[in-house]
Amino acid sequence: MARWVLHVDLDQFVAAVEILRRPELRGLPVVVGGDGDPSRRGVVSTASYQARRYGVHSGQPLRTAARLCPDAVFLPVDREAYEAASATVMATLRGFDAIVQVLGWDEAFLAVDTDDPAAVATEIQRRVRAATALDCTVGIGTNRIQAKLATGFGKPAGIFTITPDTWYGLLGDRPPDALWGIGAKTAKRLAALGITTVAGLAGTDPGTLADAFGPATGPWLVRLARGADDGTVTDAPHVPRSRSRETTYQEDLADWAQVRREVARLARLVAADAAELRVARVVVKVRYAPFHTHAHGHSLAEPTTDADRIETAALAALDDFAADRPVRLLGVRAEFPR
DNA sequence: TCTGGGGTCCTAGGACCC
DNA sequence: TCTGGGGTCCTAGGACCC
Repeated sequence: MARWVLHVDLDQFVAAVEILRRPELRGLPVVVGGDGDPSRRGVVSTASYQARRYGVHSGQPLRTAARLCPDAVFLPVDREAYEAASATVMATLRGFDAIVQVLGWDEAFLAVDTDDPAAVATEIQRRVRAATALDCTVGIGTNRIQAKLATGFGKPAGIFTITPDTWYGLLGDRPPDALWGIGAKTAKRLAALGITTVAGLAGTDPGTLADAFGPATGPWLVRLARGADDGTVTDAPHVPRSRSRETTYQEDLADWAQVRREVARLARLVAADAAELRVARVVVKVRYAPFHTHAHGHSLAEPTTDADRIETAALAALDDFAADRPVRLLGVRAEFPR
């Protein structure tokens, strides 16, 4: 038997969960994001496929989505509902004889020893649908990168396989940002070097890219373009590196006394989230109007779970900022010892 | 009518040390 | 006026992902 990697990705997950509990929305353009009021600050979390036809997509400002698709149904984000649905899906996946690595609410890798990965994929879709009435797409590969990219070809509700034999035929002519881990910024820097395709990136000398992107990132970009994966699917428990809370205010804060009160409030929320985890460092993020973002940190003399000390550290970090401009967003992040 | 919230990892540059 | 060369640690920022 061979080792295969399956990437399971729920289709339009957040919108699908909303439609499940409001069946009258099925077939309509549905946009989930922010507090559900498209006239306020916020972005699209997930748009249903019907809404996507109008150009609505994740990360887009809600106001823009409302302009593109005025008839869409706008709904507020309900994290608890999605976490509950996600937990059911992941429990279903753990029922397979596989190593299961969860990647957020709506994705997981499964490492499976089988001679018929497509049959396993079909059974995954069947069981997930039976447990939750949600559809998922399954990508199949010999490693995580192939499987993850395969999912994109299988959407929605399909099954698609990428192997080393088919990698370049499917992806070689695509731009580098088709890959998982290369975004717009890196694609632009690659283009400046004359690298505009996955195949072109795969054929580039890793040392050349090390000079341009750093000793780890440069060679990694080339391996990525070759469809090679350094890691393996793991079910090791996730060890959190940080916990954070941040808020974009509907109206910019001009009063610095209020800014201090808000940072103290966020610090207490973070301390409560961190619970028994000891905090080694507290970082405050300030996004000034219009959108200039900075962060300053304060390391604690010794790691602590004490909310008073976490709040004091946050306010000390805040003192490193200039209190001279209106503030759009405040955030507090607690970092745990490495 | 601009641009969420919650994460992770990597890099560059300065401080500091021998 | 001339300013070594590593190594490590810390901090801020960038990039990416869901």
